[in-house]
Amino acid sequence: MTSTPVRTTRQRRAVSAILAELDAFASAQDIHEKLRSNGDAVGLSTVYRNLQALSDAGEVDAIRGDDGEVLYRRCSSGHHHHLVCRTCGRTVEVEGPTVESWADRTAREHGFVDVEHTLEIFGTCDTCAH
Amino acid sequence: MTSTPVRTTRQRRAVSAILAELDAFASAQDIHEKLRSNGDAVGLSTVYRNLQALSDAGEVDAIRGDDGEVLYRRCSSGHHHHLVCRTCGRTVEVEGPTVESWADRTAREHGFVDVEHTLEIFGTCDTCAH
DNA sequence: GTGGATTTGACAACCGTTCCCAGGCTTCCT
DNA sequence: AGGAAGCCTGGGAACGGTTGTCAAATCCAC
Ligand SMILES: [Zn+2]
Ligand SMILES: [Zn+2]
Ligand SMILES: [Zn+2]
Ligand SMILES: [Zn+2]
Repeated sequence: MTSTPVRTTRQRRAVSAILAELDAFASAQDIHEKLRSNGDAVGLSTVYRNLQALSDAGEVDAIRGDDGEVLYRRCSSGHHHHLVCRTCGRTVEVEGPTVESWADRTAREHGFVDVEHTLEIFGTCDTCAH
Repeated sequence: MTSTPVRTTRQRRAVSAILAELDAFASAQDIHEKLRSNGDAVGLSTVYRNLQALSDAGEVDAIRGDDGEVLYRRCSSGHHHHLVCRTCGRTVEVEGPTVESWADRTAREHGFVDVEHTLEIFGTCDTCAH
């Protein structure tokens, strides 16, 4: 089995750095723009590639926004879901053992196997609701 | 307030008819193709428009597939979620009062208001798992 | 049947994302 | 340090789903 060679380039570090200091979900283009305005210019293709790599490696979560664009966020490692403010983007990671078992049980009752699920909660946070 | 005039055209009826006899979620292009092979030719733009109208009217559910394309399905009217076979597309509507209250409670505990959520379960159905 | 607003459909435009590939940069070996 | 190997980058072209455009067709109320 071949090992997976990974080089630590300036660009890769820059993308990770942005993600580290970001609380909300952001699109590839958002991140590309932030990098640019930080002076750390990185090609758009490279941003896409690195975000996907990070996502594949499980280092960031990826969800799809209403308009269909993919949004990324550095998250804790375990299985969890998100409570997202639809105004400011502030995001809280939440866990719900009850939901997990309900989803598995429901799927099993209907004869489904190899089950996964997606669950996101959207609302307006107290700050934005003033 | 202006009323919303709606004309029952051949095309609109054809799209609704396809949705009525379809169990699985299907994309606009899937439906366009089915209509075409049924002999009921309908322009692609028209299919998109009518699906969106039906979705806005709450007559069909719309979810987003893994690759980002929007999938439509005629569903029952109340709030529910879906258990979808990722191989054949067979879909079961499921309800989970437990989940509903958990989502609302969790959001409230974090100070969020005006809350919505999305939840879909994907797996392999017994037929496809043979 | 006629008038007039709604709807259609072919095509262009859009937008996020992926592909391509020549040149650059990390790594590793000596 | 010097150099070879090949992963990585980036600019632009290509892609696929979706939306916009607008003249022509259609539906419906009168
Ligand atoms: Zn907020
Ligand atoms: Zn879960
Ligand atoms: Zn199946
Ligand atoms: Zn629900």
